[in-house]
Amino acid sequence: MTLGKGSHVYLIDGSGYIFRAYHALPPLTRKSDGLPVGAVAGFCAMLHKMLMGFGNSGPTHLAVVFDHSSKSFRNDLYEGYKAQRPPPPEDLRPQFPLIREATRAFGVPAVEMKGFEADDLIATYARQAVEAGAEVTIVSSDKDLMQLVGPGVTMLDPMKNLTIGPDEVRAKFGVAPDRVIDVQSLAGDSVDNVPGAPGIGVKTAAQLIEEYGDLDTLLARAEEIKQPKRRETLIEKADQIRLSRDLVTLKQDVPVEHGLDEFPVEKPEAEKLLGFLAEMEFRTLSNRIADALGAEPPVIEAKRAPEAPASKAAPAGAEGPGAVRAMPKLDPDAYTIIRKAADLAALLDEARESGHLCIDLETTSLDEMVAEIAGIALSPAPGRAAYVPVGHVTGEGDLLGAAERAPDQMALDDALAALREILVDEAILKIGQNLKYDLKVLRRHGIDVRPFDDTMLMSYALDSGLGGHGMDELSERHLGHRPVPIKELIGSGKSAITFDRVPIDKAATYAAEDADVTIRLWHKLRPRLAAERVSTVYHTLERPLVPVLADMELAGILVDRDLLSRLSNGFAQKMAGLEDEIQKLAGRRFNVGSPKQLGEILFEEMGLEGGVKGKAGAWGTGADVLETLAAQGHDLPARVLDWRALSKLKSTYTDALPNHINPETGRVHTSFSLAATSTGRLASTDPNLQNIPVRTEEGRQIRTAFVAAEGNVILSLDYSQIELRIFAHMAGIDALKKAFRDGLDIHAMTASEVFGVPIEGMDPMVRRQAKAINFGVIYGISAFGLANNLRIPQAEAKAFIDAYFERFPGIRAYMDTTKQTARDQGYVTTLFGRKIHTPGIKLKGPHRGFAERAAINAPIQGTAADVIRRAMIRIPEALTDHKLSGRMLLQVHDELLFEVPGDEADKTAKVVKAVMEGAAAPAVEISVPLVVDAGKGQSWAEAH
DNA sequence: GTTATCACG
DNA sequence: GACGTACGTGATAACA
Repeated sequence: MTLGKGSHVYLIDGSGYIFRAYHALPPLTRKSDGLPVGAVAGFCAMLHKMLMGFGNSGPTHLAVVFDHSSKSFRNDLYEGYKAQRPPPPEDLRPQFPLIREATRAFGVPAVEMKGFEADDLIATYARQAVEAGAEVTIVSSDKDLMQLVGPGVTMLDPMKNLTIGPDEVRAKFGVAPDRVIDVQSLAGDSVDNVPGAPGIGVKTAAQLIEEYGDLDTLLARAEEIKQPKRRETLIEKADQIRLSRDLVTLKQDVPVEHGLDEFPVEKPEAEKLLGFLAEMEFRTLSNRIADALGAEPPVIEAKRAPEAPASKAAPAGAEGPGAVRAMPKLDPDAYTIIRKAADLAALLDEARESGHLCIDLETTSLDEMVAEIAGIALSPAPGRAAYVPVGHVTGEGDLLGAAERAPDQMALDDALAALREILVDEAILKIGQNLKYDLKVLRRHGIDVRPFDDTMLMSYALDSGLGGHGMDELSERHLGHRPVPIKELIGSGKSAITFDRVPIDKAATYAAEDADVTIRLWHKLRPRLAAERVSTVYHTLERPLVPVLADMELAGILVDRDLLSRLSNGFAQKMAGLEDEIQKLAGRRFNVGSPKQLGEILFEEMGLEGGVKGKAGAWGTGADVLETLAAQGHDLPARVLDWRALSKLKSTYTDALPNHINPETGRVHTSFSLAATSTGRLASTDPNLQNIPVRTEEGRQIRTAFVAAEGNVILSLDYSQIELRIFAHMAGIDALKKAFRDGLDIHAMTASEVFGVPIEGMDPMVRRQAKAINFGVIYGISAFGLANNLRIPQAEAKAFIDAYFERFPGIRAYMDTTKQTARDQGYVTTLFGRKIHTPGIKLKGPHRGFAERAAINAPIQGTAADVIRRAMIRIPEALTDHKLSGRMLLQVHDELLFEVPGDEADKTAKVVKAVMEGAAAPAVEISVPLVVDAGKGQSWAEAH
């Protein structure tokens, strides 16, 4: 059929279809082999619906147009074009060729061309069709195609089934279709990274174009514009705007290989199409389409899925071929209790044979520093597990002590002696869940366990952000099995007993099950590491940190008990005075520590304005509320704030810390959790030594109680502005990067740029505001949040942010693409490849805002966490190499604390500083220097 | 056990 | 245009 008057050409934007299909459907996979096919299915359904939906006015010619690749001639014009765009999701990539195949199976030409985008081909064909006198319908909702709308050309939004004509284009861009290019050139596009004119959006652009007629006139007469800012932008950025025009203008003269004549509409060949659908194993769709074609639906066999691909990827040599086949069912009766050396030896032989052994210690305390071993659970293979009781007592009727050793157990020393050979054998992999705990306990018995794998850390590397990584949770998630809760054995709360008092048979079932579950988890998770590209993360950022942290925790930090006690007394006295004052002001006695009672006093009895009830119906009495009241001149809330500050210091620090001093070492041993945060940061518990006060003078006194032992000093080294530096690098903000390279005061420089004031003699308030914006930006800034932080009107905060984005182009694009990546992939990554999953990003409503800000923050916070992890892993060796005897004690996110002999302090600082500043290399080259500040003193307060 | 509050980066 | 927010943690006391 020749093209001419009366012809109607349909040009389908294939790429738009693909992404819509991908997002519209859940991630379906082909049953027989797990090939992702969700987008293929969606694409076929959409194409079928379109082809069936034509009435009498259907097309005479039809083609689906695709992007050839992500690169086009526009990349030669402008390096940054679409540079911020994340790669397509991993499960979508293999579907691209299948979708072209699907198109052809429908009897529809699939058109693409190297060096050009689908939009350019569509533009070219549309022009050819119009010139031949034909009608054109472009099936797409992409705004970039709207410039083509005009006489003979309309668009059709396939999802909403809406026709887009000149009126709809005007509604979108504020101008007629033939001026859309002008508007786009000015407004730019953050998604495609078209720069445009900074500070000018679609609204302003349309207004300007309406006023001046077209872009060239506007640029020529730019000096007539009244608004000074706008005028300057248009004059200064004229070249950038012209470049943007080249980028957004679709090419209408692509030298296409096939003419429209070659694309007549044809009925699909039933055999070919149904064959393809059968190959994809689309049962419902095959039936529906066969019905429409009047053909027999194809037979799709219900093929059984073969063995999970995971087993193929299982480490060769780690176990016999097929060892992972089907795991035996969990069966408590299959577990054994080992009471004799010979039985233990037999089990250990199995481990020698297989090359790995799962181990799990049962002890009398969660505190590794005091825990005694009650028994040892071992599992060489799924379904095979044993418990070796070594320290159980008979606790019956004799809870006050004088417990007798339970009969028929191996001696702890004998069991450890037999185990030691395996535990230190380089050829046998030890497997455990949260092995840092077991490693520490065994270290106290003189055993250095290696090598090892930790299922908790594997889960963390794979699934951070998707849930917890404790054993019970992992068992439910991956094995569909709920292990016996420890509570059922030892009880909870005050009446809880220690594990050594649990009857051996019950203990054995519980403990052996844990070992069995752990080794099953290992078999599940280990092959996923490589398949999901987190092996490096696990092997370089997670696992090697375990012994480093174990050493730090075992070292502990010296705390001056008497000093804390004196501070506590001082706080108590001041609090008593404040309490009297507060009661007098209130007119009656009440519990100042009760937010409920305080709320009633303030907002009911005293009748103060500005009270807000929370969801629970209680008056809010947070610091922000009290501060507002205090600023209005009310004394009572001001005193309560003072009281609360002291109460916090006393209860959480000066009173609680002494209880954590280990009686044997006289030091405080925190525990660092490796898998507690979603971002890769550590967390410190029992006690938390990452939140010791520093911001107020009274709080800092508590740091004077963290001291160095005789003859030593405390050394503190911290990264300066690490998150902002990483942000400048990741978002590619040249002005920020340069400021860091030049060693400028980054907040002052920001203030100077955003508010246009000189750095010399800057008002500290102005700098403070810029600092808040800089912090805000790494938290996923919002006008509301900034307004709250700075206590300024939201409109003002918004103006700050707008000015900031305008001054630092690239920030908004970075934020948008990060969000897009999170939506496409379901996770974001750090520079070192750590994945942080963002399941909340798909939610609707306010929840999504949360998830988006978290997604923006995660790569930044996570990369900083990776950097310091790398440093920590290298430091012990660096110290040894330089014959330094100092010890690393604490990590506080961007700070490391050491205790070193006084005469080694300066050299240690130099060595550690070098390691920290170079920690990103060689894996990643950060285009901004990392700077570390060092300090030393008798206490943490002096060193910091 | 949950909630409100507040300590840190 | 409205929604309702700054990111990540842990410990304590009050309260149900």
